Amino acid sequence: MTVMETTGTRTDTCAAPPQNRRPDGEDRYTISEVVDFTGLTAHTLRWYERIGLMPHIDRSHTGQRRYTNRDLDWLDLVGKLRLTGMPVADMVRYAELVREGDHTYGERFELLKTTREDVLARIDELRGTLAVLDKKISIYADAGRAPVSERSR
Amino acid sequence: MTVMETTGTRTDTCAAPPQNRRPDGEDRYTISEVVDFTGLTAHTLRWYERIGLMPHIDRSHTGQRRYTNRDLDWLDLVGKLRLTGMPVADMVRYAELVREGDHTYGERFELLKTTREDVLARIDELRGTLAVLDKKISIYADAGRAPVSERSR
DNA sequence: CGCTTGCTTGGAGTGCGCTCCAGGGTTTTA
DNA sequence: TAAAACCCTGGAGCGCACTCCAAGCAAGCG
Repeated sequence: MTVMETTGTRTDTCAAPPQNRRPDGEDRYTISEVVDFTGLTAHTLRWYERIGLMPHIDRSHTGQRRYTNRDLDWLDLVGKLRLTGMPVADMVRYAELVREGDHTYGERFELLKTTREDVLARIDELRGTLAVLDKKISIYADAGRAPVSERSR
Repeated sequence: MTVMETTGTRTDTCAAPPQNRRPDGEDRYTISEVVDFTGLTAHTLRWYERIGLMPHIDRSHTGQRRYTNRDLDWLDLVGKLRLTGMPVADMVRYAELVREGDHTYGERFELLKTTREDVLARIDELRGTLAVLDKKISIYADAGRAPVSERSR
């Protein structure tokens, strides 16, 4: 019988990563170790590879994936980019550029700079939202328990 | 034959809102005016209403929607909350609380404060990403055109 | 009057980013 | 050596937030 992969062993008390990386040379992590490192599911890791967001991962003699420290580095970057809301397709594009070699250097640079601008814009948007939220919160706080009935703005 | 609703009249040179609100009392906007104000599609506006994210919008004598300034205010707030990544379901919850009246006051307050915290956390995440991006960008910039082949981190 | 434009509805379809399943092989523990 | 735990694959399924469709009504214009 097959055991459910993602549901088993839910001892994670809010994603604490006690696991530490091994030094280069002994860095051959199984997929479940990478799950612990990244917080991604094994499904997602395999999917990333299929769509080309990861390089082809090294395999053990029996065909199981063995991730390296470099793979973890890459996954860290992907995780950061994911936080910015960058579509997976764009990250795949970046991954392709990396694979294509040094002549894609300029394009990669541009992509990073554009992303940087996007992140700055995103932060600004959020600051605007924060201002609105703070205004609303202070209205709620000021009004104490008196009926306010959602006018404001 | 029916005309496509969203594709027609694409004169928008990057979402410029020259349209101004009318004073309270004459504030009965058609759905397409609200589209201009908000950048949302008419489909989305109707969908928001169906799922309870909007109150039931006033209608003309022939059954067409007529939005008020208050509705626009609400859509502004919804837009801001959307930027934070708040799920639509949560916004619907907030809308319900507003409709239910003053006794939901406390819960609304809490929800706003929680959201505020989420936004702060989100901004922090983005700052972390920005740092990574800046590091990578400076590596690319420093290296000039020399082969770097994506080590870094 | 016919034509165009704009609005209405319920329900079906889409794209993204996973998420899971079935069925099988491998590795570790008891 | 048997059971449990872990890993493999291709492909199907899911949840979210829209997005669109088909058919039809209403108003304004020449």
